[in-house]
Amino acid sequence: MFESARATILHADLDAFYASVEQRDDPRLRGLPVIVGGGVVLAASYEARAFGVRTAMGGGQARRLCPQAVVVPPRMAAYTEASRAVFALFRDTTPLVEGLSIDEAFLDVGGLREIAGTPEEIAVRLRRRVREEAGLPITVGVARTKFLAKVASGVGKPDGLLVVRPDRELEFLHPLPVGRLWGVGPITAARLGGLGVRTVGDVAALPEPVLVSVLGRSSGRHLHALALGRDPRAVTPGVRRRSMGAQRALGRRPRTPEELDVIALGLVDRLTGRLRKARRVSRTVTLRLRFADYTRATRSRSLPQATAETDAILRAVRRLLGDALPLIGARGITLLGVALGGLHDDAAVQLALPLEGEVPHGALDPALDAVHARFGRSALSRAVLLGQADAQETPLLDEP
DNA sequence: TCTGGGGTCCTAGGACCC
DNA sequence: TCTGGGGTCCTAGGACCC
Repeated sequence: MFESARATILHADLDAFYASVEQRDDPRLRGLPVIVGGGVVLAASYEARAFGVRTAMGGGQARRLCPQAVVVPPRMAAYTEASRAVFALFRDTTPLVEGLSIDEAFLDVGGLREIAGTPEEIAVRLRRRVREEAGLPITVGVARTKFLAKVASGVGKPDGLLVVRPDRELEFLHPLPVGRLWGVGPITAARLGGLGVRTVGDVAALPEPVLVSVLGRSSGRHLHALALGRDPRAVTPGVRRRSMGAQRALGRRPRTPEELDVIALGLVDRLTGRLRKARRVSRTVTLRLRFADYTRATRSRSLPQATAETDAILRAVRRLLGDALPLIGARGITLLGVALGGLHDDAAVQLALPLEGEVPHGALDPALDAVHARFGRSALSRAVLLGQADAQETPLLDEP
């Protein structure tokens, strides 16, 4: 892997994405401070950010900072659709698109100079198209490496374009605060602060072994390389997802084991549905807990065989949950989550698909009536059925 | 009205195998 | 009787990102 001497990597990052979609779809919101999400801020328009409102901030604090903000509930389907439209524009620009999240991606435009112009010209056109065709503001950073392109878009926000010339990289990078380095959060920044390190330049001046001793082998080396502008990673399209999770915040009131079981069941049903839709199977099941004091714990187990069957995964989750009940009883619980790791493709997944939607409603365990009263009989019914049934009673779901 | 929901990667100890 | 090292998997925790 060699590093190109030219700045050919674009990092394209939509600005205040959810809030921008809301302002696009409701003209009355344009120019106003907009907050998406109620309990917690999922996104804040730049007008709201001017008052100090930030993503992940509690709703109460956000409203105190900006009482005049318009708070709108999230519309995930609209954001997914907007993302799809923007990614189509990315792929129309170059086939080398690596998505990082719903609202950002790397684009390698190195091979397009002859047909599409310089990376800067391509970036100008891309920003115009996203504005005109998707109706959304986007910032693009252009640089020789992924890392520098990402930093450039961060510095260029909002609604900007920033090109880092290869001969000016360190000049651009070194004055920035360490927190701008990808992977340096509050904890690492504080650790580095203890060494007197404040800027990226300070990191670059530190001998690598010192960094390794403070941050560990991998992070230390990685950070040291980044601070010197070294980042050989290529833009890689088609990276597969490695885990899938679902979780639910529970508030502070106490929960009975029965309530937790119902919640776990809903999470597992949602997840295994997504898993089967993606034609993947999972082998490692993780239960995520957050206690009343907001500390966290995880409990996991690996199955003998990867599966997408609601039945098998629910059994594993129930065992983990059962084992964790004493801990939950002692500390209280404010979040329950399930994550599925060890993902693989699997054709055998389709064996379970014919069961979709075929839920006989008779002969359900009467204890489940409460579940149905609360959550309805649609998707959950199937999970309940499978979860309650023993393996020998559901031969269709056994190992192929 | 403090604290959502979805992810990634790394570390470290112990089990287990060769 | 004493004494290895390497590799992989599993589990738990932690930091970070959007």
